[in-house]
Amino acid sequence: MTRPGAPVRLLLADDHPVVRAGLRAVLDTEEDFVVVAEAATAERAVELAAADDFDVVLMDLQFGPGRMHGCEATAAITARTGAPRVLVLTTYDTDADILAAVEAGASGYLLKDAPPEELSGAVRTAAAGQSALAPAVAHRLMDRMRTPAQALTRRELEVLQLVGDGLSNQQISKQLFLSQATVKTHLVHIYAKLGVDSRTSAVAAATVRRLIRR
Amino acid sequence: MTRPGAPVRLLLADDHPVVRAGLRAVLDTEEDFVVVAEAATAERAVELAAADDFDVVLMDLQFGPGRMHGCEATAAITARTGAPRVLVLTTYDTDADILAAVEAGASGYLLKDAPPEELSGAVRTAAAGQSALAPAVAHRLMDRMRTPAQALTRRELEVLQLVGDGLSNQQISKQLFLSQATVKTHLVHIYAKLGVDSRTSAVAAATVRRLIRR
DNA sequence: TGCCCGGTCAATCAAAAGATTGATGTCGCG
DNA sequence: CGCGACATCAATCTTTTGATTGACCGGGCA
Repeated sequence: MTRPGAPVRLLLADDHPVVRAGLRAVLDTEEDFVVVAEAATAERAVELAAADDFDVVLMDLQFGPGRMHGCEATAAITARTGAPRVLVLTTYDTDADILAAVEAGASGYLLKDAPPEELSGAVRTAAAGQSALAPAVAHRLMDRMRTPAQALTRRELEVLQLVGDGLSNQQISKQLFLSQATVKTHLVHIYAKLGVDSRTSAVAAATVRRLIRR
Repeated sequence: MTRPGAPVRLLLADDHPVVRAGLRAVLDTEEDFVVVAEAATAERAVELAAADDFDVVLMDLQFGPGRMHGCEATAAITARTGAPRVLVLTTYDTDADILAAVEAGASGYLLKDAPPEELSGAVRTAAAGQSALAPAVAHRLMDRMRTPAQALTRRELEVLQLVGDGLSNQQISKQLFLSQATVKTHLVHIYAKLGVDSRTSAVAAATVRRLIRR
């Protein structure tokens, strides 16, 4: 993908101008990197990635409320043949985010608090066609492998969503035509899978993992 | 505070190297600004602000788990006589954060997704001894003034934030060094102001109105 | 000075939520 | 067919939460 001697062509996708300037400052000073373009939205990143020829895309995940998510953009970009490598660069390292990014075809997952050397190292790794995970992220993935995936069932997510909307067990049971006992049973399972012990902490955990709509 | 002709001396306080580089890139290119130092922690920012002579400090709020919060640092810095102006620069614009920052003595509150011009403009405003609020932030404060009925107090927002984080009354009381009775009292007031009757629905309402950080 | 508001705390009762155990029916799969 | 996963419901008990009432203190303000 990258010819030796030719610089690595980069696309920066982040909604924060300051962060883009920082990435440019950090990466453009490397002799073998050249920042070709910036995108302030995920949609724009997809456009640019299709129109121009990049080696690596640095992709944020959050692009403000109502905007396309970085994961969708990553999937859209990597779906094409001869697509650039996508390095996800975000603030948070939640399981759901990491898995979603990897599933979407990301070549790496970095945290924004990473030191510049780690950043440029990861870009080189990705440009060479290999995977680049931040140490902290790799650690989380290992953790997850050890503990078997606890996916919530459709019904459980349905109940959890209503809990997040602020409904009581009583209200949920009416809404879903269930008994309160059943709602409680679902909640017990949800708490176990999320590793929490109350509805509010379940909502907090689910929010962080983006299991429910807010 | 600032002599005409002399450059504005800046201190950048943010735990993300990339963001610091971005701020430096954006601000250092302005002729009348000079970035004198950077701090990767709030503690370090307080030290530097006391030791050296700055005009404006750009202060992040979140410095990673377990670290001093930007608000504390802001209070510590502005408490001294002849202290520099502190501009809070953060990702979120929740009521609780804004109020806490202003109360801590911040001269302004900016969002990280602000365009560079807004950033440098705010720095100049702060250096001139005036207040600088991002338009989005100012709008929130206006909203809050207009509808005093549902205005939560600073303490109530603090409690509500912890509720949203999934903490029990017991945990909240320990965290804030209160009795559970006091936490309950605050909750009663919060429920009344938000027009709800349970913690989860309070969190749902607060999320919609962006009263708390999620 | 007196008053209100914000923050603090206590005691009590009622309601909701959580923990535990156990049971039934359906469905897909080897 | 038997087995496991999912969904449903019941009964019981403990813990947490919410409702209500009342009280104290400090600061700001008329």
